[in-house]
Amino acid sequence: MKKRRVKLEDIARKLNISIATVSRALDESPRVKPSTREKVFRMAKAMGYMPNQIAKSLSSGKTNLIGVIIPRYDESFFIEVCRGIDHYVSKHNYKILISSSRTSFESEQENLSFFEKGLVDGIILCPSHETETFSHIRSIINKGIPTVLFDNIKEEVSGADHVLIDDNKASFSAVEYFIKKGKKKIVFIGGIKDKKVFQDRYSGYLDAMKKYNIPIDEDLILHCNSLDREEEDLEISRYFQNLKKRPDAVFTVTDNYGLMSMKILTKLNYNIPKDVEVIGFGDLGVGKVFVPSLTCVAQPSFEMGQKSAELLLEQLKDESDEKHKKRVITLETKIVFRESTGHLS
Amino acid sequence: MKKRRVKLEDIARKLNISIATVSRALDESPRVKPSTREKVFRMAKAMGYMPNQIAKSLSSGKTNLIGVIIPRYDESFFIEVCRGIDHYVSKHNYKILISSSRTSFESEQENLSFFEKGLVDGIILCPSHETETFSHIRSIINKGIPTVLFDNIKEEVSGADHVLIDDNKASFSAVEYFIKKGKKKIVFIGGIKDKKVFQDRYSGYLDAMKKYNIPIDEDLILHCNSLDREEEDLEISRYFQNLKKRPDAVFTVTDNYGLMSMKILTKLNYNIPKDVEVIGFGDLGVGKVFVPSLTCVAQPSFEMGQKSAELLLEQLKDESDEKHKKRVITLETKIVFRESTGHLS
DNA sequence: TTACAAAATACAAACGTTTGTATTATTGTA
DNA sequence: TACAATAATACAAACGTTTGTATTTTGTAA
Repeated sequence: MKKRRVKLEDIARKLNISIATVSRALDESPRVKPSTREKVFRMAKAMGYMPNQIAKSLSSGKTNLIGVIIPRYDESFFIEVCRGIDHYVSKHNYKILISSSRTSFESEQENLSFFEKGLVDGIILCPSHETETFSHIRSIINKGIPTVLFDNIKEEVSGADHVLIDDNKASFSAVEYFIKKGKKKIVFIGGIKDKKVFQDRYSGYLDAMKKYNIPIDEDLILHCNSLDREEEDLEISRYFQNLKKRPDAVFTVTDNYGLMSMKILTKLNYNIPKDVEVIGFGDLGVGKVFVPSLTCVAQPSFEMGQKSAELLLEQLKDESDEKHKKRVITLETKIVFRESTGHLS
Repeated sequence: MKKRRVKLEDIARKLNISIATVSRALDESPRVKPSTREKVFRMAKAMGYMPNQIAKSLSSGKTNLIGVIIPRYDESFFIEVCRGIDHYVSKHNYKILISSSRTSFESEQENLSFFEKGLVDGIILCPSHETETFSHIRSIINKGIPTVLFDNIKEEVSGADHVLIDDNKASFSAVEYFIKKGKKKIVFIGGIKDKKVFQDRYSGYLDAMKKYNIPIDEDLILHCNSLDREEEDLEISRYFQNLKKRPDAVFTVTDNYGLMSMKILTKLNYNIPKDVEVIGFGDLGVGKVFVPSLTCVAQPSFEMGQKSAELLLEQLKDESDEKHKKRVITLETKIVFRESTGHLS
């Protein structure tokens, strides 16, 4: 049974004063005298008054909600980013509304349209790998909705802030580490090709190999095409089982690929790190507990969320400024050394 | 620069018709004639009209948002539940607003108050382990806000639906499995004591031991008190290092504890599963890729979310019914056997 | 043509706030 | 005691919809 909510009018009537005064009293406006304010507060409490956020939002034009669109829930990276966002915005009285595009362009558009209906004050978005055109994003920016993009950005969108890492450089440094250690047969396990970050991590591998004049061996390269965890595992498993050559290093574009690779390699009687060293990418925490623990390129996911949130809130503040210069922030990555490269855990 | 949004009035003025007609036209109401409807649709499209969700909500009294409160983001179980909820409600045109109570009672109350402000049509909540009193929950139910509780419910709250598993029974079955296999020195790694689900998993262990007349050895019991992953690891690590007796089985109340235990045991030169078998709890997916893979009590997290959502949406539908009988749903668990108990992966 | 029902549309209140302006009440001062 | 000046409060419009009722337009039959 739906009880009728107590509203300002109810309090006003009980106290025989106007709605405006009640509203101002609860806002602690200096325009109402202390004694009245007290009465209002007491009555509001007694009647169990709760302001109606929807009405407030309609009146003020602010919802204090931030819309966040991520490609999927079941990837710790995105959850970490969300945590970062939440951590930052909650200090400023905002809440986040998380939507998953389920890595579908269509669904990404739908989510954006939904947010466009005025439910959120701003949007933080990670484009899905399917996203090739950015007009839907430009469209919401043109409507004046503050927007920040993070990770996997194929195309710079003017009017939006961008937060990312240098995937090419990060990948390069991992491969370079292997090369400098004398590794020659470095396996590269990549991901779906239309994901920008994976493209960059691949080019980082190629760049490093080229710089040190190591010929590219196609046999040592696998681009994992599965979106599903089970299939990924199978794909990697099959790859190593059929691999004729004995690699001395493996670099994978995600931690999960790295863990899976270690699992298979162990089964195939490789000793990690003696026979083969492994470096993953992401640093989700799982790599730490695995035996052997996984060395990886650590991506500052939480910070990525925080920074995105920070930029968005700045946009929100400076809404009046016509020409708010939009920024591209590149966060630093670092390699976290663990057992899979012969370091102590 | 904030552009003024196009509203019904703008379309109405352009076409020289009333706002009401525009509104009804866009709703495809039979009360406006087809030719007018066409005109309106065309004009709306041309002007880039987007309905204002806030105004709609104020007018209709529905926001089509479901508030979800979980204790923390960085636990796959909760994320899976959220996925389940999202999966179900999105089919019914609802969105979810996820908030974390950061395992704090106070923050749980705050989140609830926030939702109480009318932003959401209903609430799905997992009480934090700190939560000892349930008046804040009863309060929102009394206001007529549909509510569903899941997992970790210390006290039945009348007027809310409950979705949970039988933690005692699930735990009992795991321990019983060990006992029937002839295990005698079964280690129990529990969690913080004020978390209901951990209490039940502990009592399940005790019940099984009692039933088969195996004396309880306090040395074989550890209640992990840390909330932080790092500390947990240390605590478990220290425990096994100091353990004088050689256990032949380990049952842990989470998968992470199970993985950590396996890691330490391996370092201490135990062979898993020959010397010691391990069963975890949760089935987050990590256990599968670990070497050896972890047998565990599989908790139907996704289904838990789906079911919670289903119950909530039913409440939403039957809001008129004064006496909607509230339900307690207990979902089934099962043991997923993997390498840590000597099964094939 | 007129009359009348049916169809199409317009009007206006409502949702619960906020906020600028108008009004009334309370001071202090001469 | 009257009059500003100021404090306190009330009024009413606005936010952008929805929706019940009133009004106008259209079509049809006498």
